[in-house]
Amino acid sequence: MANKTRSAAKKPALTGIPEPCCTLDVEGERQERFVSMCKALGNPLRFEILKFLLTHPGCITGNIVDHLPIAQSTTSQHLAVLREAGWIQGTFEGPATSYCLDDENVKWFKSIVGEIF
Amino acid sequence: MANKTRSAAKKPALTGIPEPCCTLDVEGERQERFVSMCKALGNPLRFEILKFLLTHPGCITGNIVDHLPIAQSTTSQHLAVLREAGWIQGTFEGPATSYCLDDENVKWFKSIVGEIF
DNA sequence: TCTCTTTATCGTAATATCACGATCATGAAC
DNA sequence: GTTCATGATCGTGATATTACGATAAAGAGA
Repeated sequence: MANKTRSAAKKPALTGIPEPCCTLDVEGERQERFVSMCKALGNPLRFEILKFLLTHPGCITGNIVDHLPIAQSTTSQHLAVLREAGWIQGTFEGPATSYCLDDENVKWFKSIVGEIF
Repeated sequence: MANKTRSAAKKPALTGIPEPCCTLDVEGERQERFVSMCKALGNPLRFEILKFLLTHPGCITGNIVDHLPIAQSTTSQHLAVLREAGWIQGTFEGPATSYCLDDENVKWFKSIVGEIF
């Protein structure tokens, strides 16, 4: 990373970027995946959904819709975001869809948080 | 939470919302704070900033600007988001601003992640 | 004081997100 | 097959986010 207008057109700062004091092995795809999970969680309603699924594993979309103050279509969108980020998994049960946390990805998220900070 | 159009106008679902299998003590202000921290982290550039500050504690804004492919004003905005979410703290060093992780809040975030899932 | 460096803030355009109702697709029950 | 329940998707408007350049504020040094 190093191409913008400001510093490219000016002389280097008196004090250049200091040496790193340590390293952090979160890069590329892992980083994208982590950021995407954070982004998905960074919405009050989606967090509420995740919380609900944590305490009500295997619930169907309708249960979640009943629990939230938003329309069915909006809820479905939020579920899609959580699904695509890897937080939850949906399985078809007849005409309904049953949702659970994606335990493996949740575990991965926790491990990254532990690793990072 | 229970006021939308769909389920309010229809008869209750055949299977009501099942009983919770467990509880989760993240509510109100704590929840808002956590979601806000997730949201702040859910942007690739802001995550990059946080990573940079982790490996380069005490850096000034200019160092971060040099490290990112975006304009100084945009970087400053992202720093403000991270500050307001509690991820970082800035201290004035003459005309510059030196940034560090807010260790206490970082610790709090980790503990919540550990508690939640 | 005047200038330079540094960074925050302002104004704004482009894009993304969020919310809704309406529609479509699918499986179950009759 | 027809109907109903369920939930995903489409089209849309409203709002929020992200990016930029320009400007302002404030300390350091001549």
